Amino acid sequence: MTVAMTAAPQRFRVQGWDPVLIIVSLQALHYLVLSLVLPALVTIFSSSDLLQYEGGGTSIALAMDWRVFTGSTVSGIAASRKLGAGLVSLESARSATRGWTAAAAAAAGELDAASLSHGVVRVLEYDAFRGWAVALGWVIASMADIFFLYHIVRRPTHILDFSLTLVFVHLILTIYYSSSFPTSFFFWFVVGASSVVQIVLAEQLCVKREMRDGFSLGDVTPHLGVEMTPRFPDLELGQATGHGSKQSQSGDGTAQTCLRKRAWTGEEPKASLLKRMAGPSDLKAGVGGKKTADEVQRIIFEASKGSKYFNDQQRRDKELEIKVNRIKGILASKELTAKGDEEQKVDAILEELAEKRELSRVIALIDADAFYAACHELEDPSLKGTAFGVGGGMLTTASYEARKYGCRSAMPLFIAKKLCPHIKSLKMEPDLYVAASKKIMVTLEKYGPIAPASLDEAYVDLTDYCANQGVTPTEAISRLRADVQETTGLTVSAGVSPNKTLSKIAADINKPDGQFVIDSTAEACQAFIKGARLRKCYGIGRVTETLLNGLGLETVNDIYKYRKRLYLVRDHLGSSGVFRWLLSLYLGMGSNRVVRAKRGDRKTYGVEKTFTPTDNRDALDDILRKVAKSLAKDLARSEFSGRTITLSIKHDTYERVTRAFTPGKNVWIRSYEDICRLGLHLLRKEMDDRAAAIRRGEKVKGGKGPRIKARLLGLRMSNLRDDRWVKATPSKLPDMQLSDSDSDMLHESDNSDEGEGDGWEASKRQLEQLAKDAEVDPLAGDDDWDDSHGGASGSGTGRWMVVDDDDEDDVVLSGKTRSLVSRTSSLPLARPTTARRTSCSASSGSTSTSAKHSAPSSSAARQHSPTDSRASPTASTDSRPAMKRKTESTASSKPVSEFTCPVCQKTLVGSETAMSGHVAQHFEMPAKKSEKKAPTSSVTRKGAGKGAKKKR
DNA sequence: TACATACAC
DNA sequence: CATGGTGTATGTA
Repeated sequence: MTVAMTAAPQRFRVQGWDPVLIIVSLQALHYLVLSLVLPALVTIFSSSDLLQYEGGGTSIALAMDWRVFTGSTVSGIAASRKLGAGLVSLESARSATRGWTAAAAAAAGELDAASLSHGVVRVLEYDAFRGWAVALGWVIASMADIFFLYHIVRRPTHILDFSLTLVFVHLILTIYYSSSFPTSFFFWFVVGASSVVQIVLAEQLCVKREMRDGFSLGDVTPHLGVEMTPRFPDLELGQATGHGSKQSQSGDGTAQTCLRKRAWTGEEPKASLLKRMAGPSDLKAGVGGKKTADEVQRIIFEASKGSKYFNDQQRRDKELEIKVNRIKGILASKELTAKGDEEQKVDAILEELAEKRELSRVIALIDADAFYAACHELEDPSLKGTAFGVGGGMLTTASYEARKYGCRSAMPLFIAKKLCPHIKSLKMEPDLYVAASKKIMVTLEKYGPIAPASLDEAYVDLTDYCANQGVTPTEAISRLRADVQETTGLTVSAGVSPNKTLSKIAADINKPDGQFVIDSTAEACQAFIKGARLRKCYGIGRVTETLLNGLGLETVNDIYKYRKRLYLVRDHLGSSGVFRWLLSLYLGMGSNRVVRAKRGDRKTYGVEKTFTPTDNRDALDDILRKVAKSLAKDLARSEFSGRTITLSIKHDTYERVTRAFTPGKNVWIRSYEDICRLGLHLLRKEMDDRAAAIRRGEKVKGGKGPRIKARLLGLRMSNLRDDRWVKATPSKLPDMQLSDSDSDMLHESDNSDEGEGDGWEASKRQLEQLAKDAEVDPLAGDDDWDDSHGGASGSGTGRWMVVDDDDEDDVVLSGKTRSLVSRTSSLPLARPTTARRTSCSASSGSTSTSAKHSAPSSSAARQHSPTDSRASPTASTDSRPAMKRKTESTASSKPVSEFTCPVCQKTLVGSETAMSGHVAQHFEMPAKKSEKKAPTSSVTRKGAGKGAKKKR
């Protein structure tokens, strides 16, 4: 079987995928159509009589000679007026005198036989109608090509390539045939325009088919088997025992036809899907020999095939492909109208960006190696060198030994076992990790300000340490790493550079127990990042990478190489600042701000739980209650309440939806009862709405069944208020118009709490205890130290599913926006938003509902930011792509009020959103790729966020 | 505000 | 048999 597996793909590929054959066929078909159409057209619309001495309407030149577009004679003799004097002087002379007449006559449609019989052989040097006829022929052939492309090429992604190749080949041929380069604008226009139309239409058709097939057959496995077959015949074979055989049999009828088509098009194994299934990490890293990357991919693929998860991934892959396709099309069309000065423009921007380069600091990123695994090894040294993973159903970490087999974090255990049958799996030991993490962080703090990014990762600003100790960054980081190893027994890797962006990438280079230092020079920075794969850069995930790949970019250096392309599609790259962000990335620039997250920085609290899919309403209600309870506990423990509650549902199909509800402007939700009631309310409503939508025949996520079959439920609170800053008792949730049954259900089976069940409650209690222990200095505003490292968040639940390293994941599908009726229950307590002069600095940035009740926390905490940011002259963008704050767009419709910005003292007029938007500008500058200008207001201080745009 | 997407870990 | 949980940011309507 193994033999078959390795040999088969090659064989098949050779047979099935032959681009040359495809392009030859397309080309042949194109000319076939031309040859059918042209004679007719020319005969009908043009003075065919004139052709009879030059090969007639079937002359091959009609198709091959670009000059016919100009209406020139086919033979090329006397091809233009100026060349009239040519070879056949007699005819030339005649044409000089008669040409015009003849053309006019032809135009009138009454070519007189007399003039012909006079021996006007090549009289017409210029027959406008022939040019048009030929052009029309070309257009028709191009449209016919759509059909061929649709059936032969099939994949939307490849349409562009083949279409362009076709034109290119024709170009070559026509140049050869005519012995001259096409200089006719008309020719270029016709050919270019029909190509664009052809590409767009063909792609659209293909996309439509993909959507159709993908969706209608998504649940019907036969198709899947079929579709996979040409790509992985080995799977089909090797699978005689598995469900694959079932599939291919049941789908046999269509299979054959489909198979033939597919074989023709010979789609590659669709690398994207393979890659997607294989997971995020770049295979090379961990796969140290026991298994080749190829093997690993195949095993994962095989193990995954046919599962719901797989189907979902496949669907996402398709949607992504469509997206890529779209941007390729945009690029193609923009290139047609490109002015040619794009590169200069980009270069100007680059220069402008480069001026803001900041090299004065020494920023390190410390990243523990296989953190969780290492913690376990510390506890039990006998684990060293063995293959094990941490986590139950899903691995959070794999030991380095296990990685050699291809096991990775974020991989389900059952697949890891296929890769490495002897892998051991250990239970998560959160307290172990927290303790270790604390030790690490404490050590790091000796070297400068730190900003933990997760349990096992932190940025350290080494600038002062280096200065004080008089050591080089290299020496500093060496000491630091040695220190950590001494004090914790854990090895860490580190990257050092002038900014966080580079350090992050650098830390990856000498991964286990290594370091990489980049000199503080512009040259070193740029040289370093140039060679990096795009995916290595923080902020570039699966989707962005694929998108950029589609444009031809693979490495950071390609950002420069293809800057023109990027420029042309800059408005279609996702968020508005991406273009500039990419440029700054190319320059090796980034934020150098190292600041610990504060308590008030928290924006949401949430709890999610996955379970075995069910459509039983009671069961779902029950789970939701548990989730609610857990969330309530988190909120209580951390003393936050929120105004908006969001229910999220992951259907059995892995499609997700979220439904949110905000009871009122100053209704603060915190208690279990309220959360539970609102949550159940949302769930119930969604069930009803969905059922109704289905009855109406609308498409909804999660399959066609009338009942929700879910695999995950979650609740999240947002619009938080820090209750520690609120003297008043949180307002009670006023009576909602909830049905009695809602209330009844509230407590229905709460008791199941103590039931052991899946151990969820057990681990929850454990973590609660843990959280208490971990709590430090509650009033320092810093007690959320454990909160601030990813994953640890509230620590109230089984949320220790943190993946410790090169994890990546889930690209989510895009879906139809299905708007449900949002029932706004207006609440008595809602106060009008009126002008408020917030007292001194306590103005709330985000929850300025009432001066009293607002949460000064966030702004109060962030109040320091402008100071902090002295270190980061906002020059460099932060680690993430940027944002466009459209503060002005919200202006109308909403109640307008006056407002004095507590920071810049400017008086502003606008809606609440606009105001908080403005204030927010002064703090936190996670990038601010403010594409537009940055009109630094006279009062605004330098560090205070440059994009305080509040014009209009 | 509501919802969806993308990303990190 | 079978693929997680928490949080942030941004676009769009």
